[in-house]
Amino acid sequence: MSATSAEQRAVVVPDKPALEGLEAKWSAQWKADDTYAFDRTRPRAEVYSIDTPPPTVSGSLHVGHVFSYTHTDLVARFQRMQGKSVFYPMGWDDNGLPTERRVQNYFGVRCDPSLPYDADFTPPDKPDAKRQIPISRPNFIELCEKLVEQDEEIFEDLWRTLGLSVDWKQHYTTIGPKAQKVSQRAFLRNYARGEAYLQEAPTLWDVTFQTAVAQAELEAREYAGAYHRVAFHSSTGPVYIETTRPELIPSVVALIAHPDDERYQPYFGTTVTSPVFGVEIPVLAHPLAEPDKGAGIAMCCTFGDLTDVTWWRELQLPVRTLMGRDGRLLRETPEWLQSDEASAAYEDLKGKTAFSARDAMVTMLRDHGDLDGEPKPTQRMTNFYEKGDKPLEIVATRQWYITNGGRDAEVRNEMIARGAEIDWIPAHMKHRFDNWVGGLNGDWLISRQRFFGIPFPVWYSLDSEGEPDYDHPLLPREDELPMDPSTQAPSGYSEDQRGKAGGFIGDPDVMDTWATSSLTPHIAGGWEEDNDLFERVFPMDLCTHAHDIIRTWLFSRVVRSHFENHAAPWSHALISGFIVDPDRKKMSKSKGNAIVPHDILDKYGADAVRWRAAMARPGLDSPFDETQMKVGRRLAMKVLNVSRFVLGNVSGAKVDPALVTEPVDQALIARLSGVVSTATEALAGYDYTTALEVTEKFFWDFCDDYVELVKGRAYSEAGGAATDSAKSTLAIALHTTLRLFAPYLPYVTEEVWSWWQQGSVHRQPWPTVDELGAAPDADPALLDAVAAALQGIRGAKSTAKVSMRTPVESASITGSPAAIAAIGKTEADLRAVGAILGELTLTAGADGDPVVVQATLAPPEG
RNA sequence: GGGUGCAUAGCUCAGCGGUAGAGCGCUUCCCUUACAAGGAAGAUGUCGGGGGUUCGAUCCCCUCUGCACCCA
Repeated sequence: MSATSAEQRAVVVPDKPALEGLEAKWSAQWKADDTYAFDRTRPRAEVYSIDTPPPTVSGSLHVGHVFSYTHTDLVARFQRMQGKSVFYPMGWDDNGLPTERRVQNYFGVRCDPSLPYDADFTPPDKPDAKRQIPISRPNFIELCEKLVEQDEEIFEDLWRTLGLSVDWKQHYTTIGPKAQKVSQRAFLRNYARGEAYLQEAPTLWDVTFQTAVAQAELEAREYAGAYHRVAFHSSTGPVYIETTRPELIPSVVALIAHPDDERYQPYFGTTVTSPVFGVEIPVLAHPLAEPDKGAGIAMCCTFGDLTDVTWWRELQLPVRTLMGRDGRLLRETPEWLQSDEASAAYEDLKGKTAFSARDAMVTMLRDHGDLDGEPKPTQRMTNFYEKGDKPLEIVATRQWYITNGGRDAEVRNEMIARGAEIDWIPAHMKHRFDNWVGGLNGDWLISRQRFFGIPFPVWYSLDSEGEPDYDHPLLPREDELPMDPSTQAPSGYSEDQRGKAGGFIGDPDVMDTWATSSLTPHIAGGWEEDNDLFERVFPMDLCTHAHDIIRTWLFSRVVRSHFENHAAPWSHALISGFIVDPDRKKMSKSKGNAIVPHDILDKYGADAVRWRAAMARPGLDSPFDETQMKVGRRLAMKVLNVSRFVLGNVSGAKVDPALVTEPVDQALIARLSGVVSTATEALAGYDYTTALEVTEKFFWDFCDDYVELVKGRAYSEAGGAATDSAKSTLAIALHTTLRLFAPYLPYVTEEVWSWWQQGSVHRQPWPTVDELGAAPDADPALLDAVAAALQGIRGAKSTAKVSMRTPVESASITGSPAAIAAIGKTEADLRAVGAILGELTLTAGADGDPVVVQATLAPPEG
């Protein structure tokens, strides 16, 4: 449908257009009109579906998020105007540890699962984070739900202000019933196919949060430690090792050196005894031992680090668990330390944290003469949970895993093949995916020993001794979901059998939040609940987020889709860069360099912020610079002003290319036609920045040169075809430019659209070359010649330091024949804008000659 | 140590085989009835260093240096 005057309405242009208040006015209107509603009756081919990251509502958003979400919205708006039915839902990630932590601090409580529910509980008026009140798990979850509701309102408000064209009716949360059902169903299917399994194994463990942690959540950080040179004893004298963790000496199971290391070859196959405790352990060979590191021989404890785990597994060593889940050494003396000597020594270590136990151990080593020299300080890379601040321990626990290729090269290759099905923007981001998948060292650990999460839909029967049968979990049927095994009994059992011999227990763990958010296409798309919808939106067209979560969110969704749907979850992954601070450091709340989006939105307006976001190309980090916001704001202001001018004077002009008859007007339309095709092609290829740049360049030239040039003709009272041509050209240019800008500047374009057109600009068809008629055949270079002439006239006045209104007594313009011919075609316009009163001489020179203007200015008025 | 990206005007970035572009900033000027939250004009660079391919390199290849991020 091409816009005609019939769709125009009475033109109403405000006297003093302003940017202030546009966000409130139009976001309310869009909500009321359901402007961005997804039409689910359209077939898959006419749908454009988007998987957008559910923000962590208990966290805080900074400008980096705002930019990345804007990138998604630019694409969404373009696709919508291209005629697609855009499926653009928003989710909130409200499940998991971040919410728990926020609830603990906000209300001053902590969860104690052993307590009964208290229906009358109200949180304290003045929460004391240091003296948290213990409350039951149901009470705790109630508070979580209450708080996330508040947080989600604030987030929705921000996204609406930013102008995201989300269909809010499609919204979901990662803790809500929809997400529970999908997460539990997908888990049951994974289990049935053998992709999910329960295993007792050494696990990275955060002692603060007392939960297992997945590989994707690790962060290696520099951590201060010290090398302790410690003597083990053999029949031929001491063997020295160097360790940063002497407190683990009680759990040592072997000394290990490289098989080629000649220094230790005589020891292989023999035993030594540990210092202080006198435990006999073997000396073994393994290629992971590094001959040039420390003494070249290492002690293997279960477990000090991931190398220990490898050694333990490959050399079939015993487990000697020393570290408790609370980060303290066991309070009971371990059975392998039962000798008088060992048990006496262990008294000094019982129940101590790793830190205090190290001190005590060093003292004992020194007393025994087994510490050689003094500890040498060192910095080493240590694994931390990304949200934690104590180094991770490794403890053997029973956890749920999903296969992801970390233990199976064939699955790993399948994942990489899925990654290759995705169109990565920019392309090099695929390397991060491949790199991550290639470096996996274990399956995906999805269980967490926490409270506010989706429970595993699993029970275990108890035998006559009351021992759980982990090998044969009891599972619900899919039609019983969502369910909670802590309050519901499995089929064939009654609630009073819970925890009793011959009865059952529920799996106490919850799924990690990534186990749920890995299913966002399924949750949002109505998988198995509304398959009619799911088939219209899946696999999706686009996912957008910053490069930091390729290894987590992006990869985990590929894993789930691969197993469940045998497909990549989307055809395109648009990866944003970070907004870094002016020193190019990553923005983060903890560093205090994060910019709060609310402030800049208030100060510069949503359109200006979006404009700046659009200038950040995919994948490139971009330093935050406030002065750039001003540029966007100026553009938005310019759109208002030039629209006011055009519409205030050409009211009634028809948006009809057939009326464009003057050569310079046709040249403008021809140039616009080029802009439309370049912008369209760029946006179709997700290059929103180039599309904006060409549109903006056209727009400023239009304002600075064309509008000035045709002012006189457009407002000539005499009228006639030349006047109609100018008016129509102005109207067409505005009508087209507003739509080209609409994805970037949704507010100001909607405001202007409302002055003279029906409906929302955001539901208009994207401009096409066809609708511009035959004029595109004209030569746009004509405009350049005229602009050069205009620039020459202005230059003469600027050099003379006089007003632009100063009359020109006579002027002579030289240039290439083509340029002079072009200028000749618009001489009347040029005279009007340049105030050329007297003679204007046009002289054609040789091809390639630049346009040169010599002007004699009228003397200044006395 | 492995991987990826980047290095062009004071700043932020385009360009990517035919000896440089934009915006901001800067200088000077202009209240011109769309806009002073504006307009006009102007200055600014051995395109990180060194090799190579080519008639010709900011652009392609090699190498070095520096920065950032990811993984060990």
